[in-house]
Amino acid sequence: MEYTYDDDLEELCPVCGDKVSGYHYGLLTCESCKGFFKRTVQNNKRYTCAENQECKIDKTQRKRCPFCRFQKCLNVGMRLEAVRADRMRGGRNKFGPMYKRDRALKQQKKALIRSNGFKLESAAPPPASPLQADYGFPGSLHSLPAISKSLLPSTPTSITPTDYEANLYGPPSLGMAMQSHVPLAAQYQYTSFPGRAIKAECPDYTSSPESLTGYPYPDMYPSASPQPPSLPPLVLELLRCDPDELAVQSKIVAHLQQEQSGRGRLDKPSTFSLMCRMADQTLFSIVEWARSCIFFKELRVGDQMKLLHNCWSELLVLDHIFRQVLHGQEDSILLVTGQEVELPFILSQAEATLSSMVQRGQELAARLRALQLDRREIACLKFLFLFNPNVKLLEDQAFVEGVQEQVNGALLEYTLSTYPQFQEKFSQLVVRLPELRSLSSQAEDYLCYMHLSGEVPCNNLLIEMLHAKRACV
DNA sequence: CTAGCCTTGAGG
DNA sequence: CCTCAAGGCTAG
Repeated sequence: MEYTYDDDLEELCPVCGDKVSGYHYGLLTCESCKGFFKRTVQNNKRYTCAENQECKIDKTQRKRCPFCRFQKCLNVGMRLEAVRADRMRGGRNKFGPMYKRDRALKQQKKALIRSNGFKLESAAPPPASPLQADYGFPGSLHSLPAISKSLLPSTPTSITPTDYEANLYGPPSLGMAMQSHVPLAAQYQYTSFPGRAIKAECPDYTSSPESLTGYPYPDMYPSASPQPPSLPPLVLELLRCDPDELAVQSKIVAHLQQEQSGRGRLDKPSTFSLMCRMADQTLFSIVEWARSCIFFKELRVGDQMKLLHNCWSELLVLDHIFRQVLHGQEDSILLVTGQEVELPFILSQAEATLSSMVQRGQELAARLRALQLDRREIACLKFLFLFNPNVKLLEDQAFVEGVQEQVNGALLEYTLSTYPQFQEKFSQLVVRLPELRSLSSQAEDYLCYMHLSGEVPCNNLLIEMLHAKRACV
């Protein structure tokens, strides 16, 4: 008579396997990992791994590599937003109801197991943590007021951007951005918790793909391999280039807030112009991303600019679409600022062309979501757009073609090995790309049109890109 | 730094 | 009231 601990799995901390002491920062964890996570986030700790960033974390070794421990915390779904920026004690937070639901779910499952006498072979049941699957993306976002009420309400996440010098450096320009002796990352620093600066280059937070919805491998925790071992290294490398979403988000929010405060309260920009500013800042972060990317940074500046001029709108649309894919809500849109806007509201505000583009975007996002697009694939797609072999007059055409080819291969290999039950994933993914291209070119046309009618705020990177590509004015 | 134990306090 | 997750404290 072997003990079948009915709830044994649930009693173990998903990070280290120690005994669970309750819900902490989004899921059931042990006391020590709770403390560790809190210290790390509160004090904005940055760790480095002495090995390959794949240290096993268990009860006895958890102290050995804080980097991998924190990584695992994020991987299993511990939530940065649950650490309070204001350090307020006691009370409840917005996760309360989810904890409750999670408990109910576990009870149900247990009851089911008891009545069946056996564990149903888990075909469909919730992965590692039902909580994760449930709210997919920061829950805090849902409670945000629609953008119409107050433009740019306070930062949704616990991060409170403070000093922010970017605006002191004149209007942006791709040329400046590309050639500047001051690296962009240095210009655009922000502080997360008072007194600590984060470098944008260091994407250790949230860069893990499993932390969001749609990851089909539950990755059952007890010291199994946290990552499927045989991933194409290139895919991991590309993923590593991805910036920290929260960093980008708070940077953009801070920028927009400052821009707004510089204009006085009464001078409310139109929603459209706000969107342009948002897109402009997003574009900035995209350029920054590209500049620090593997392969891209090897290129001469001239080639870099040609590639970016070619694909900026695609990358912008991609960025938007991916956010919606991960956001997982069909009837609302998640902005780069973390704000959530109801779709009906947008459709009622925007005129026909814009509305139809928004809808096209939603449809495309839905299709990609149905494919269970994951973060690694997203990272690859960005490169496929960036390294477009059709761009002419490059100094190093062969290199660009080579990268395109390599990334393509890596993506194919990745989808085949990670989703063996879904052999067509790669091709299904690829057939969606023309739609994306077409959407981005429609967006460009629209922007150009709006610009000609004087609706787009001037002096921004967005317009500069527009000009560079088509000399439309 | 770590991790066990303590104090808080909104929501039920 | 009680609960229980958040933050705080402090030996080791």
